[in-house]
Amino acid sequence: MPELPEVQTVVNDLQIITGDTIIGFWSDFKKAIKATTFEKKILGEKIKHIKRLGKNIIVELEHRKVIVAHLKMTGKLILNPNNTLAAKRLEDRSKHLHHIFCLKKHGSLEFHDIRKFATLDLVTPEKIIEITRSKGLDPFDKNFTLQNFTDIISSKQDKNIKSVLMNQALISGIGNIYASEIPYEAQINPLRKIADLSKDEVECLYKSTLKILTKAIKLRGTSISDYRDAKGEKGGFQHHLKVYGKAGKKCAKCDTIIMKNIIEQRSTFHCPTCQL
DNA sequence: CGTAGACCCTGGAAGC
DNA sequence: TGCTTCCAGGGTCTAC
Repeated sequence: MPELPEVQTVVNDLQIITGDTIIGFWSDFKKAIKATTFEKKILGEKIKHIKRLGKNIIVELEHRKVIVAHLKMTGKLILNPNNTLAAKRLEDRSKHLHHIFCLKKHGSLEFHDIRKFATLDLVTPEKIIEITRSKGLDPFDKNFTLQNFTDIISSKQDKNIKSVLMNQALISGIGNIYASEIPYEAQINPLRKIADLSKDEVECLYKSTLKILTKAIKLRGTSISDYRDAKGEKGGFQHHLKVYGKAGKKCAKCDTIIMKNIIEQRSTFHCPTCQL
């Protein structure tokens, strides 16, 4: 599932279409598109800038128009050098290909989504500022310092580490996979309350957050099942997962059986020996 | 205000 | 083999 490293990888891959123009659009699942008359508004618009905002993909167009895409669980944005809007190709398209942006120079930008949770929207620059304000601090923002990280998590003393790391209003971009992997790296039990952490442990969690996310970006994300980058290829971090999805298996470090707990309806994994 | 739970969806795995 | 049930899960919305 696309989290910060996966979305960043896609955004990096998409930089090539900056400066291109949207000349066509097709969709067979309009329910995913929040804006009205989306197609009409984006046709003929030039792509000025593409960036990540939390787990959102932001595509700035001309004329104060901004596309916001969220991949949710199984969304994929894939660049196809061919124009898949051509009628014949469209007929034998993939079952899960739901939206296509036809570009002037770079073929098509295809939006695939198996579970149909992903969304598309068209908003104003002001709305982007509003969304930015509603999101927590991004781990790769210059303001993501140890002091700010400490202040942020300290606001939720009675919450456990895992749910705080995953809370988008506090820290932006961490999802269920990395919210298990980061505490493992820090060797801290994800079920522990924030109030219970020592200053050193908070620092360790801070460093582990940056270390794990940086490594995951370097390896172009985690492909457990459906995630693919904009070239349609898998990432590499799934080979480096230590606890996520490994309940019942042995910890690579100590052979203890990895445990699974449900925290706020989400699976959470940890090694009861390594993570105290 | 905070939070628990339902909901949106499909494919794959597990159970029978 | 083939059917049914369960599970995965980010974000939004509703109910308490």
